[in-house]
Amino acid sequence: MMDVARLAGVSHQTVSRVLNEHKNVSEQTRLKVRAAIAELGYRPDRAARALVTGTSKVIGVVAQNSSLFGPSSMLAAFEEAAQATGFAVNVGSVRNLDERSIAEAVERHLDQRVAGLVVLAPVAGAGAALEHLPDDVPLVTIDGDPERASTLVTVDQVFGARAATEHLLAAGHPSVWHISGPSDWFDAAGRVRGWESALKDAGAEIPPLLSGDWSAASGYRNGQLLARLPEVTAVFTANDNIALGLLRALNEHGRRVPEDVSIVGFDDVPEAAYFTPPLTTVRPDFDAAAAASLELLLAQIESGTVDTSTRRTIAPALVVRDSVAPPA
Amino acid sequence: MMDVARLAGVSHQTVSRVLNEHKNVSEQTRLKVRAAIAELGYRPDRAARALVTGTSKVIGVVAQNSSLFGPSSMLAAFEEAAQATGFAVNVGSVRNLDERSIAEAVERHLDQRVAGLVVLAPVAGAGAALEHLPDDVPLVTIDGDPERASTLVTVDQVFGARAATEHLLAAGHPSVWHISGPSDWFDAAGRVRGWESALKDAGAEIPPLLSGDWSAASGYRNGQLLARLPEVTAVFTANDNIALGLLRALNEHGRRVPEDVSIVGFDDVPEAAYFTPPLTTVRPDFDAAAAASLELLLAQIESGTVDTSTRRTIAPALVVRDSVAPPA
DNA sequence: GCATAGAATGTGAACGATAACAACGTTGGA
DNA sequence: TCCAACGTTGTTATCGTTCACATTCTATGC
Repeated sequence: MMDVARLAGVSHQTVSRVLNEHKNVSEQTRLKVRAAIAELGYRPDRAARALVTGTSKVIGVVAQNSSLFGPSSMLAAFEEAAQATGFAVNVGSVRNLDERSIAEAVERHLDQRVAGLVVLAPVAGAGAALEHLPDDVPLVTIDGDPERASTLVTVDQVFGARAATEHLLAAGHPSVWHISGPSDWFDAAGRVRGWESALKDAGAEIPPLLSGDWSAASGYRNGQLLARLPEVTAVFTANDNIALGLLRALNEHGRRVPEDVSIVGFDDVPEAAYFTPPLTTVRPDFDAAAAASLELLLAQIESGTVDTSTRRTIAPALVVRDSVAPPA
Repeated sequence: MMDVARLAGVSHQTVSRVLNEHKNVSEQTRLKVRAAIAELGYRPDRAARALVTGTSKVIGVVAQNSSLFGPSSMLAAFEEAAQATGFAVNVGSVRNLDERSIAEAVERHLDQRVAGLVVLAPVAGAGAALEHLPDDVPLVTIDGDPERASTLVTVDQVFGARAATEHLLAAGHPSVWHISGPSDWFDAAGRVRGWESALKDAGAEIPPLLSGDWSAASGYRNGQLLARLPEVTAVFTANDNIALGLLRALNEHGRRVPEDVSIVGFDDVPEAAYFTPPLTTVRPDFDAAAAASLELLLAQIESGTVDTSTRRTIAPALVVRDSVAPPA
């Protein structure tokens, strides 16, 4: 920086002003400094800046290191959005979403003096790790515990599940079965609630809940049961993978989809359109959720205040394909 | 740090020594200092350390912001491995793997003074962005250009494709068709080479190459063609998603798998076991590749030298399920 | 008993930026 | 004409570490 100042014939402070786009720098010197910067190939040292300002243009993200479609899409969308605003994203991935792992990941981020923190904490128990956070660090939770007081962005699971269930009822099915996700996931719980409430509102019977774990394997297992029950004509699965396993089980038992059994999934994975048959499903808008999260986080970072109450909910949309038909 | 020193009754330099586990600190003072650190809840400032040492415990990763199974699994595996060694991972994701985007992402990382760089550059043209790198930054390329001189870790695509093709030939099929990935991906090109060489070595005829783009959609499109050709009895697809689309197309045309047509995929996505029928496929070992990459990178970081020639190849394994049978 | 090596600790400078304040020059109004 | 205000630039201190070097103390060998 001193070299740049010398070359441009100004003081280092003036160079700093140009760098930070301060006002009160004459156009003439600004140009001289920029020329010197270019000539020397100078680039500012972020560490030094972080040291004196006490903050950095880095956002820390805590997320589970999984290949589940929802969380990983969310993460990708957030990274992209953050990058567009000039913030770097530091991902501290954890293997399990238990309290200790999350607390450790948060510690690592605080060590790095991140400007703000985003936690993708879709399971119960994860939120406790955020209780003892220093109270001056901006935080946004995505898909976190709705009961806990914090800035929160969630996909509206209940709404999406209602849409799926109502779509099946509207096709003429007397009732709709459900294979859920893991019970400690808020997403899964919300989808169960939406399914139940849609059935209740329609005056339909509520069949027993079958529980899965997001995997195709769990869809297959539950499918082997469902395939033998002739009264099952419509199933809403907690995600598309479960639907895939269910499709295989029904196929093996000679029950055709959608002629004998109708199915609606959740997530709209890219392959859903190429299941046999193409799957009707619910598509969450990850980009919108990422944008909302970033907006709430930046608002805190810029204002220097910490917000613990704003909620933002993103409504998913039903994508109709060929896996739903009226009952025989 | 001064506060800790005062409380422990030592100098700030001694605190620094304890922190960095220097020798020549007596057990007694070490304990005093540790106690003071704990009591004050002190944590060292990474920015200050980075400023004076000129490096940080952060590894920069450049990767495409996609949900493709291969790259994203690779990324997840690498993050986990890096974390275990105390390095933070900073992901600079790019939307497209063109030269300019990659160069920008690399610039961002250099700004942050990363200790080393990992580039997941599976497509042709991406490597050019790394030509003008400052020559003192440790670099490992994953799935990059085999022609370009640099430290490189790759999954052995040729080997995997040979295994898949040979498995189909061994089942008695006179020849094997192939739906490839995008031609500018090294992975795709390697799989094509492996397929061709296996056919050639077996003295089998080499059918025309069909080209896809990793998506189920492209598998479906090509499948509509293949389904009408009675001589097609065996297909090796460049990945599992393509196989899924192909399955749907064959199904729609009344051709059964594996009775009429046998299929082998690549990737072993978690759902492959629940396709209808369960898919025989090739599984790359992402953890091994990640571990190898990290090892090569750390070797450079620790030694302070830059390596541009080491190659490491990871052999994938065939996973046999139910999508292959002898021809009718 | 004394020089000496080496272990344990302390002192001051340095890393590269920004913040706070001072100083200078120019403009405009009384 | 003079002073106030403001726009522009420079000077110095500071952030929290590590590095290089200085110092003190203890043990060892002759």
